[in-house]
Amino acid sequence: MFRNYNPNEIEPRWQQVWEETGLHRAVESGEKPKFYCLDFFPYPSGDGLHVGHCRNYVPTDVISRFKRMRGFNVLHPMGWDSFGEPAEQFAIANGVHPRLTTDQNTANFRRQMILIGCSYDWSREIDSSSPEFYRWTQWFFLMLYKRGLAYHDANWQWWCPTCQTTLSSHEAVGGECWRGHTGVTRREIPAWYFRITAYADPLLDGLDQIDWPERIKTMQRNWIGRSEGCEIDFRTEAGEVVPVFTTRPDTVYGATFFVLAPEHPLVERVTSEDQRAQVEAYIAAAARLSEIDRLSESHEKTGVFTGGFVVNPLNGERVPVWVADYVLPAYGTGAVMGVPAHDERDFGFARAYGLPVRRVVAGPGEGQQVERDQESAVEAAYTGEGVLVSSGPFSGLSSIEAIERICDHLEEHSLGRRKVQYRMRDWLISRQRYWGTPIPIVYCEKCGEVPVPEEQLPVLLPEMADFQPDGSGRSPLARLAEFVNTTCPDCGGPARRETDTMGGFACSSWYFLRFTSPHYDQGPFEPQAMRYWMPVDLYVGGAEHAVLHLLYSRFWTHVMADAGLLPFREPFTRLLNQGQLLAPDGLRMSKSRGNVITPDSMVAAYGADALRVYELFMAPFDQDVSWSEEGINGARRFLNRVWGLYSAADSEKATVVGEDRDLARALHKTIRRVSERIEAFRFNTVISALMEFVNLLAERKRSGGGRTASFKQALDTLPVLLAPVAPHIAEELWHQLGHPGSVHLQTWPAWDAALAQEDILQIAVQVDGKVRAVFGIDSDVGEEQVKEQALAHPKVQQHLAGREVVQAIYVPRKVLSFVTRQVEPIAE
RNA sequence: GCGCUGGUGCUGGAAUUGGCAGACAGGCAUGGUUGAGGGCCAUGUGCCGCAAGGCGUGUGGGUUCAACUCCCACCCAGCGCACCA
Repeated sequence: MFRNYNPNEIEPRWQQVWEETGLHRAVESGEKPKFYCLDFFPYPSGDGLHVGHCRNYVPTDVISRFKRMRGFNVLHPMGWDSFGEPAEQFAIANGVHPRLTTDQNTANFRRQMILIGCSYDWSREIDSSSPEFYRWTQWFFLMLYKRGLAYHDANWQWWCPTCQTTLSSHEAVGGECWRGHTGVTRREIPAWYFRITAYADPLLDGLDQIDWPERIKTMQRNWIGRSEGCEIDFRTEAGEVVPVFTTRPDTVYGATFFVLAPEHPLVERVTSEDQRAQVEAYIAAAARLSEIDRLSESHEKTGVFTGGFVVNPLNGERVPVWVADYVLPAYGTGAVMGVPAHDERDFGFARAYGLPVRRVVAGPGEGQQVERDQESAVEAAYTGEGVLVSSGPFSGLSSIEAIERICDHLEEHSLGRRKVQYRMRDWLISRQRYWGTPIPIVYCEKCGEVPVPEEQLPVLLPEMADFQPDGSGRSPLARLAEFVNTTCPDCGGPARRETDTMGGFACSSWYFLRFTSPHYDQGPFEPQAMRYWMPVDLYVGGAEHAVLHLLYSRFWTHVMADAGLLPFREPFTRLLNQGQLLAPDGLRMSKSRGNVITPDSMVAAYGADALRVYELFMAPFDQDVSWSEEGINGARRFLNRVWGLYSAADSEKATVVGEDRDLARALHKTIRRVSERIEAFRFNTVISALMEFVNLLAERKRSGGGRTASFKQALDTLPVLLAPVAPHIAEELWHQLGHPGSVHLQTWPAWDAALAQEDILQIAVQVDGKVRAVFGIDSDVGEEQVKEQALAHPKVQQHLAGREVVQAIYVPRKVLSFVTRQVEPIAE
């Protein structure tokens, strides 16, 4: 009856049974508490899954299976992020339509996920490039549009020449696009934006309410980049107002110059005739520098005096106006007051051009000395807070007080106003590409920009044989007259469709809602189902989406909450990032590098359960690790050993005789450890706990101890404990033991704390901090007896020779520590 | 430069959160089984030492009866931020 362990026979058999019996179907009913466990839905690449993906999908599968056995109603779905540039690029490279490649790739992904035993509810599979899905992406676009959160604007955009499309500022960082192409430039193209900046504060505040890695929260906070301060209106001599933004109005009396970004419109007007040639040359040079070069040059500051002056509204001083590219045109007002004594950048600039440095804030313990040192050399900018000096009526105030009083003063005299600045920009959603969700807008000659009415959705993405971008900066859809030409939904007159599509991040901003009712056709989701499952209880994926997807989806959720569609504002209650699994060469796996290890080859050689066990065991969940095939054999050996425990030798003929107290204790200890450690995402130690237990069982069996009731009990429980991590072998053993039903429908075992308790304790005896002896005692033995036994121990006596015990510290059940001193030789 | 996170045998890692460092694996070594290979089984495996014993968790200090764990300084690695006024 018990053959050799053959995972390649067992695994597909059970996978089929599970699918046929609908074991993983999630139904929103019953008294069980719900648990929505979500993986970042993948882009179904042509490379297929590699073992690195399993590092994400295996742990969430363990959690899902465990939670089901723990009595939760679990939703564990999977779908495809199949719209967007990667899919289109792949199709182009293969000379095939992306619909075809997407369908092939998703079929392959699904096959591989089943192969490794993932318990997804495939009846809820979604595909973001299907009309049933993108219809509702368009619906959300219209919702944003109607709420004034989607707008069309012609502006300088980030442009990736490789992708042939505009990018959001979030996607173009450091001269590279998010797909890793270099050479990102600026191009003036009209495009659609989402007004994410309107949600800066709610998005910031929401972070305090969610259980996410602090690292990710910090990245989002940095990205939003909120700073509080005020605008101060400087004036040109011609009387023109030039506001500057500052977070340090307390340093305004220290302004000794004024700087405009080269792009600032005032440069033209403020520049004097004798300086004009120099200024224009500087601006031209700055324009030649790409934004990237400008930002990477974080050391040397350059600039030119314009010959013009502005007046500081607080002290009436006339300060020189410079142009310098360290001032960014897009942040604040594109102009700053130069306070070299209290700002490092201004200090560097003043140093380079010999501008005066005037201290107006005294640090702790400085006081009068600062006033005396006023014109002497200052070594560095003092950027801390302190007490104001040489600041007119505000002298003597602390920085904190001064900031308030100066802001009050500015507002009372209309010289400025309190202001909050954000670094985050609006989200550019337009892509001049074919493979994406068409933007549901038409342009009517009479009515202008008109949203497509909801009942006309979806605006179908038309079939197109030649969908390659042509370098015109317009979407390939613009070449398709039958798509472009339409009628105005308002007046019925001739109109043209918007030909841009939405970037893929639109799809991923709401897909998690669709899983709650993937076939619903009256709206993006069925409200009852949404209320039942949402928010997502556990969301697991790589840390690379820290700001893009994870910020956008929060934004959409906040908007939907404001629109009354959702009863919560944060979509993902808890987020975890798994560690990366790198190739054996330490690099990321990719087909182009030729270092991909597929689950297919590993399953063929070792079985899916061994692959799962190994991936869980190789390193802590959140730690990066390089793949090595050396250890996977250990996982397989472990499963062989498990299998061997059930082999006919004694289990069949065994008559049950007696108890095995140690074994029973080990069983309960193992139940406790496995339960607590799965809950804590410490899967590597879940596996080691199971290994220890199996080793003990194997030892018992070998030494003839396999016929006790305790051993029987252990064999009955082991498949249940293995079910989350090694679901196939667990199911097979469960059935071979003759139990009815699936092991995955069993209730997770409880541990008996009393049974798990040791009754012989190992006490370590220390003499002057060093362990000198270890002995076992009954758990009910008291301190005095432990001491007595310790003092009688030869090793302890040896180290106590010639010394006297000054102090004895007893930590119950653990340690007895003697502190000694040298016995004084008896003086004559 | 600033901010996280980490640094433990040959390797991956463990340590009930201040209480026997190296669990559990991989690798290696020796022996057994086998026609051979693989596989499997047994034993050993932190360093020095014949031993008694000593040393040992990136480095240096500190707190404590007791430190991988807490505190201070520093070194290294990875990630994030980096002219945001």
